[in-house]
Amino acid sequence: MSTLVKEAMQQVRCAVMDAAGVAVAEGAFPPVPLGDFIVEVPNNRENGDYAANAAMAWARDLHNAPRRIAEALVARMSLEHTFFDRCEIAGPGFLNFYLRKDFYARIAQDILQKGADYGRSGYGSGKKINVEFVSANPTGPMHMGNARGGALGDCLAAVLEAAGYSVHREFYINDAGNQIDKFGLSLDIRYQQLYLGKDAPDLPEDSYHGEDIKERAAEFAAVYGDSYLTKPEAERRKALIDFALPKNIEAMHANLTKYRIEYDTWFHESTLHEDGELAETIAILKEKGLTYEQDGALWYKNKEVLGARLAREGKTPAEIENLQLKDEVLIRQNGNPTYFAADIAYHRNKLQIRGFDRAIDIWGADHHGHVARMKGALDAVGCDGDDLDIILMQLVRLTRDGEVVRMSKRSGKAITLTDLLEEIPIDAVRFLFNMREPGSQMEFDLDLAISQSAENPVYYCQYAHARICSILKKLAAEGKTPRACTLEELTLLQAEEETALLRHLAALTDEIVLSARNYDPARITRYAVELATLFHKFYNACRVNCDDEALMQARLSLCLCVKTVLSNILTMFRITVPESM
RNA sequence: GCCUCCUUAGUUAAAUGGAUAUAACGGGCCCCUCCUAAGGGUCAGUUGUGGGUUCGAUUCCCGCAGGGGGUGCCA
Repeated sequence: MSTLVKEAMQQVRCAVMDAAGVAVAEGAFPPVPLGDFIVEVPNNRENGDYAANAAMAWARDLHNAPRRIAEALVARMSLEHTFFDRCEIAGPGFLNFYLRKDFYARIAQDILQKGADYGRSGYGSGKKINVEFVSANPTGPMHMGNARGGALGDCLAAVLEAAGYSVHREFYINDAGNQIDKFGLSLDIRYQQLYLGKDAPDLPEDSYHGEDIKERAAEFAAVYGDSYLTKPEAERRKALIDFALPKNIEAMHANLTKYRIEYDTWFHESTLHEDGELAETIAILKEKGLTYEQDGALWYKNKEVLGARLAREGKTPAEIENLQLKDEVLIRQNGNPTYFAADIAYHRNKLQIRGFDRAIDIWGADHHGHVARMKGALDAVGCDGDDLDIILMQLVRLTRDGEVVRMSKRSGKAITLTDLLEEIPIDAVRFLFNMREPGSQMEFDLDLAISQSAENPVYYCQYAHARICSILKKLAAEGKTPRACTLEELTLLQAEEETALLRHLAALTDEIVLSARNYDPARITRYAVELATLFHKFYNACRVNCDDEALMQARLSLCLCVKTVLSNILTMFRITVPESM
């Protein structure tokens, strides 16, 4: 289902191509192959509604000046049965196309007809995408990075859905391996310290030192007392982990639910160990001769596999050599598989076993070294590494009163997601984290997020929606309720503020597709802010409650269009859509 | 050292290779007997640096400078 905007751009393209065809037939252009050209929306409205750069792009092919080519094209151009009423030559040779007045009316009709579905498209044709995000370690509380990842992942998933993909939201729980061993050890020592005081062992440098570990150990002690002190270490640690881990997972679940994130799957790493998929994955690598043993560990030939992948991408042997690729350990000397080994099995599970067409992971930028070898490893186990897309998020700095906030006042530790959600409205957190591209290092201004003013973009957008509701209510009180308008009535919307608004409204579907294609939900938050701005300008310039009944109805329709689009976007991002503020 | 991301107005950010680089905030001034002033209007101010590709570069390529991250039998 193509949008009006797409159709209009296609018409421009056809008009130019047809004119070129005529020019060739008439001998005005030599019969040479013509290169590609671009149809775009000019920055400056005075340069028409759409512009084509064909005359400039073809200057070399045709051995002629761009302006001359443009003149030849315009002279042979037909705009019958299109949305356009004229084409003008401007600047170095742009072909500027101007829409007929009723085009905007069609936009309004289209939006009103589609309602809550307006903006959705079939672009993704139902392809199955797995979006994995947050996936915080269950060994402790979540932090600011998880907050950004959560907002980004959930809203990206929403954008992909709107663009016609079948989306699956997933949380990967690292409930096995080294981190869990360390978690058990930390709990164990804190537990012993409760009873033995100075006689208990000290916490090693590289274990978990947070208050949350002490709390969990104390909770355990409250239930079991000192009965585990005399049990064997392994049994004691297992009991502590079995006690504390579900509590931590439940806490993450509760926090994320509060954050309005609903996962389709909470995937436990431990299942890969238990059901043999991890062993199977390693067996595949072994079978292909991509492993070897050294120093008592099992190694994966990353250098060979990744080198081959990079060579396919066009890197020269010298460039690859320069990267100093290293092989990776799959199974440690102590017999435990590495995180990397489990991760290969996990992604193989997504792509090969569960059959997702694409897997998207959202990782902190500190994991970037892991990206290339993960894709290579997927090639090695019989998947296509290109089906995995990894979005690297840069870190977040919190600021308050213009100062960088490093620590939480309460715990003295890094600010947790729990702290953040207690302090800041969820609407603001979800919106503000999606104001920047994932790859940008961002500052999160706590004062701004709390402030309920126009400076806060989320309130600015919500206010526009509330204002529309208020207008509708006010007019309804006077007996003036919206009715369906004819195309002629809607064509009355010709004020600059009105057409600017309609042009912007018309772009939603394509903006969502672009946002999905670039994995960048920030495009949509910016779109929403711009829409609110255009609406407020319209509000100040054009009175809805005016004497001309037809114009009033047309403006009411326009208000309903803006209301629909704002509501569709905010709802998509699970942000409150207020009727009044 | 090597890899990677980033650098646009005083600040935070926009700009599928296009025309006069766009907004917000901060500062000055103006607009409610009128549908929500949580709004609008208006004045001032910018592409780190040196090359290259192109009709045209904020955008692509190569140096340089500055900042973040990585370079574990951690995850």
